[in-house]
Amino acid sequence: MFNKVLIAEDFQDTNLGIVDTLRRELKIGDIQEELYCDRAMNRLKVALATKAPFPLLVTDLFFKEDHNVRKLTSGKELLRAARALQPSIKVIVNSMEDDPKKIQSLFEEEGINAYVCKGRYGLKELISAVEHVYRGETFVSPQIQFQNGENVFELDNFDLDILKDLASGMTKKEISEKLKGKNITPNSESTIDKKVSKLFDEFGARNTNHLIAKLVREGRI
Amino acid sequence: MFNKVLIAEDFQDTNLGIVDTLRRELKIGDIQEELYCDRAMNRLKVALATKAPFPLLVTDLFFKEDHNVRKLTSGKELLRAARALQPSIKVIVNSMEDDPKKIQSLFEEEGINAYVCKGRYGLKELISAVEHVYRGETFVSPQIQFQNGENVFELDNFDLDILKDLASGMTKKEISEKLKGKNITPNSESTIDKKVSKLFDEFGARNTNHLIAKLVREGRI
DNA sequence: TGCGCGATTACGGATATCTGTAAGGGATTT
DNA sequence: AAATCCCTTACAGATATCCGTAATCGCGCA
Repeated sequence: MFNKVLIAEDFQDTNLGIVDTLRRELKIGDIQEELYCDRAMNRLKVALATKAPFPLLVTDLFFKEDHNVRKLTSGKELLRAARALQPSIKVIVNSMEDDPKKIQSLFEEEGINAYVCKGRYGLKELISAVEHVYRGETFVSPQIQFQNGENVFELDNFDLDILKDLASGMTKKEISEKLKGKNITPNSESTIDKKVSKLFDEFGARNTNHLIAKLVREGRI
Repeated sequence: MFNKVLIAEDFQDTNLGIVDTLRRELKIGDIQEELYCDRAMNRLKVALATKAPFPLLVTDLFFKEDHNVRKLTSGKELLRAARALQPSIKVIVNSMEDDPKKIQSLFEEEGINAYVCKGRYGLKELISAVEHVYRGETFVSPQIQFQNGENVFELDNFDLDILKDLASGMTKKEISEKLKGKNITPNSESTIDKKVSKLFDEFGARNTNHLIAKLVREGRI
C-alpha cells in the first residue's frame, strides 16, 4: 500500500473523515492534509526535495475563496502543477461534481487515476479508489455514467464563443464585426444566425433566451 | 449541554467528521446520524413517541438523489416537518450555501437557530454554533455578510415570473396573453416591456439575453 | 374638488431576431 | 469531369425587441 498520502480538501469536516478512514481502513501511516492548494503544492515540493515524495495526491476540485491570496485556485490547477513537478504521482479527485462529461475530461485531459464523487458512499468508494490506483488501475464512482452519444451535443469553441458573447449582451451584428476585426472566419451575421438556430434544434430551445438559460444552468457557458 | 443530537447529512465523510468532533469537543454522548431526510424524520418521530425527543437537529440543505424514492428531498423540508412535529426543536443548518439572502430567509422564514457554512473552519464554527444555540442564542458563520441595501435589487414575484417565462422561451406577447388568460394584472405587453427594461438598468444588462444570463448565474431564476 | 404621482397601457419607429431560399466555394466521391 | 455534400454567405420577409412619447387610471393628499 502507499506509504504516504497528501490530501487537499478545504472542508475541515470532510477532511477529518477522510484522514480517519484512510488511516484505519488502509493502514496508511503518513497522511498529511492541506486546506489550500498552494500549501499542498509546497508540501509536494518539499517532500520531493527531501527524497520522500508523495506517491498519491487526493484533491477536491473546488476550493472556497477567503482572505488569503492564492496562486492555485482549483484542484485542476493543483494536479497540473503536481504532475509537472512529479509526473509519476498518482492523483485521485474527490469532489461533488457529477457531470460525466467534465469527469471524463479529467481522465482524458489531465490523466487522473481515479474520480470519487462525494456523497452517501463517498468514503467507501474512496477506499476502493485508493486500492485500485495502488494496483495501477483507474476507478470511477459507479453512479457516474459515461454516456456517449445520446442526448449530449457537442459545443465547439466557435459555438461557445458566440454563445458567451450573446450571454454577455452582444448582438449578432456586433459579434460578426468583432470576428471580422480579429480576422476569424466564418464571421458573417448570417452564419452566426444559422449556427445559433441549429443549436435551438439540438437543445430543444425556442429562442436565444431559452438557449442561454439552459446552457448557463448546465454550466456550459 | 444537549444530551442528544440528530445529524442529517448525506456525505458520509463529512458526517464522520461532524460526529467525531461533537463527541470529542462537546461531550455529547448520543449522536445519531442519517443519510436521508425521510429516515431522519422517522427518528425524530420515534424519539418523540418514546419520550426521548431530540433537542437539536443539525441538517444539510441539499441531499443528492439516488435510487431511493423520497418524500422529503431537502433540508428545508426536513426542518419544516421537524418543527411541525416538535416545535421546540433547535435547528442548525450546515451547508455549502453562502448566499446571504438565502441564509437570511432561513432565519426569517424558517426560524432556524444557527447557520454554519461548510468550509475551512466549518467544524470549529459548528462547535461554536452548538454552544450558542444551547444558550438560546443564534449563530451565523462570520464570513456571511448580511448586507442590506447595497447593490442588491429586489425582484418581486411578478418580475420573477416574467423572467422565468422569458428564460423558458416565451415571448412577451405570449406572457401577456397568459396573464390575461389567468386574469392577472398588469398584463399588457407594454407593461412587461417596461418592467424588463427597468431591470436592464438595475442589473446593468444590455438586453434580455444578458439579463437572463446574469440572473440564472446568480441562481435567482 | 383638484392636484400630483406613479403604475398601466397604447402606439410607433428603429433594430434585432428568426426563418426560408438561394447562390457560391471547396472538398470528396463517382 | 460531373455529381454530391457541406459550409459560408447574401438577402428578404415576418416577428420580436428595445425605447421613447403620450394618454389614461387609481390613489393619496392638501
